Amino acid sequence: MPKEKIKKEYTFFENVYEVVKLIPKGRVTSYGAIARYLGTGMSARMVGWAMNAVPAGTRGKVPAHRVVNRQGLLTGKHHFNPPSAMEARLKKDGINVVKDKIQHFDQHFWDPNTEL
DNA sequence: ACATTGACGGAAA
DNA sequence: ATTTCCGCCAATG
Repeated sequence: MPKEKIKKEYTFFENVYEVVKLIPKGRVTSYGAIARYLGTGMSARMVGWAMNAVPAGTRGKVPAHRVVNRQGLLTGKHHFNPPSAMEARLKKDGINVVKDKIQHFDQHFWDPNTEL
């Protein structure tokens, strides 16, 4: 646990977490979608970084497994506890995943700009 | 302070 | 259609 120093308000990360938490069950979104939703000079990369920087304790609350890249590919599965947990959770949500790829991605896609 | 990398995305070739 | 490059900002070495 690194010494947490309140440097700034991390609006960036907080926003990301909030949006991710708001993802309905059985739905997924992309980093770019979140980035656009936040609107600022935020790039999809930062969203990914935000996930990596998820504060301890928030991990169980932020369903990061529902956030995938635009291709619907589970790019961040290697960052999971067991990497296989990602698709396992997605399947648990009713999303079928084959080879780290979400099936019917467009169907499960949840865009905060459109649906939120 | 400089260089490299990173859970991405979109434009260009 | 695919491959390559650039940008976005922050963190790390």
